[in-house]
Amino acid sequence: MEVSTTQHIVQALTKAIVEHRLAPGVKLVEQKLADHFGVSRTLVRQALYQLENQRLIVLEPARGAFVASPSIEEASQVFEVRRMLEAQMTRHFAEQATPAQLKALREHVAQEREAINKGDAPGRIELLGDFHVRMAELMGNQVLAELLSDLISRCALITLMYQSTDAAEASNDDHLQIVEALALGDAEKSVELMDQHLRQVIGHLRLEKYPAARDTTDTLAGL
Amino acid sequence: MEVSTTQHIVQALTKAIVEHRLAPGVKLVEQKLADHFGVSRTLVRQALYQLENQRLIVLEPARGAFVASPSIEEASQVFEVRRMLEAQMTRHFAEQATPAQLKALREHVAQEREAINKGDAPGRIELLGDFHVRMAELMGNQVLAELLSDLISRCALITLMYQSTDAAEASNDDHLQIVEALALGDAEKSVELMDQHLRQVIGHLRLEKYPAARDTTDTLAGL
DNA sequence: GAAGTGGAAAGTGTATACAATTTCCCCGAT
DNA sequence: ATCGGGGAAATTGTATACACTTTCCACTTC
Repeated sequence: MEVSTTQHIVQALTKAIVEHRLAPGVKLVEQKLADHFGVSRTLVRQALYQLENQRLIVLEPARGAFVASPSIEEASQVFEVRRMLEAQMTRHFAEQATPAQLKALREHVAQEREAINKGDAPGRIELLGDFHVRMAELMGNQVLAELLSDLISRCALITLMYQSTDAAEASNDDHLQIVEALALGDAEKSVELMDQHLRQVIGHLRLEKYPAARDTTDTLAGL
Repeated sequence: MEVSTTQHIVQALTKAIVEHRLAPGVKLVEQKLADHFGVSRTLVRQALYQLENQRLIVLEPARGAFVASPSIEEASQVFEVRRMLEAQMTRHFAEQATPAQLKALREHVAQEREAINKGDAPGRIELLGDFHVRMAELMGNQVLAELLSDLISRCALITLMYQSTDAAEASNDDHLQIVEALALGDAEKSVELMDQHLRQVIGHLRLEKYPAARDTTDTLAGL
């Protein structure tokens, strides 16, 4: 599974941003990243361009790259899109769910539970997002899965700065309920639960302004 | 509206691919593109990376960039996602449409009509796709609009090679009917019409294999 | 002391150089 | 005639060089 160097940088930075080790607003200096990854600026720049496309950073011309700090407005729109997408996805899933698919989802929810109990914050974050991607994959729609994965990364940028263990437990609980409704083949209830779940996450968004960005030097060490 | 050089290249190539002046499978040689745009390979490469993210081209390591030729399977998935998204979008739109929004949509449909009558194929292609993006924008959801724009570009890659004037007329007609249903505030009918519209476009997909790629040299002249 | 100014330092934007890989064609062997 | 091998040409991958812009700070001026 050897991936290109650029891809490796994109992944490392994505992970750091989504897990909030790189805070919104932080400036990413090309040369520092290049030194850290042991490559030239060329590769770093390629990676930064990709990250901008995924809306995880913004590139200001001649000024550099900054970790995105999406407005609450934008976050709402992202969640709105997710609701549209996932309502329909859930309906389809309920209508054609096989035992194997349900088993896979149940196992995923169990993994979430485990990560939460262990206090494994990064793992929990990833798994809670992946639940939704997993559904798409199980339906056999890879395009949907990739799209959701992108949207969820963007959501993570906003939500995770406020997501407590409590919120994680609530999400895990929601997922469990959704799977049970799916298992009963109750499409309407499944859709309703999914919609509630997403609206609840939006509801938890705080309107506070994020504190000013720190320097990046120390944070880079942990990549 | 001066955009960066890289952006300019991306846009030119996107347009060429979506309008099918660059056929699926064609190899894009970096130096040729660089010469054509009068820049160095550096900028071309940045543009190519972006286009790969949008799934308009495929980058094969050490082999180069090729205009994407999505499988029918992938095309179906893209349309499936559009159906999910646009069903909900249409519903929301119907529930809160203002006279100004309806006026804007009607005008758009009229523009489509005009392009079709004039036999303006590129314009027609762009406008028919933009109808959907326009709806998202009018709803005030920029995130949704951008996402749809991307999805529609991908669709274009598949559908346009087969889309005749007849098909364009049918689409224009569908759009007209959708707007009228929206104007009546009939959400269910609007959604149903939109869904039919998208399923119809999928239905027109041919399963033929696309003919082998030609050389790119001549095509480049028209960018 | 605050505000403005010059200029060095830092950082980004683009081009070019060079290494590594693939592609293509010629030629000989079977 | 076809298949394979080898090496030159073409192309991609990465690093580096240099121009241009922004940032920052010391210094002057009011």
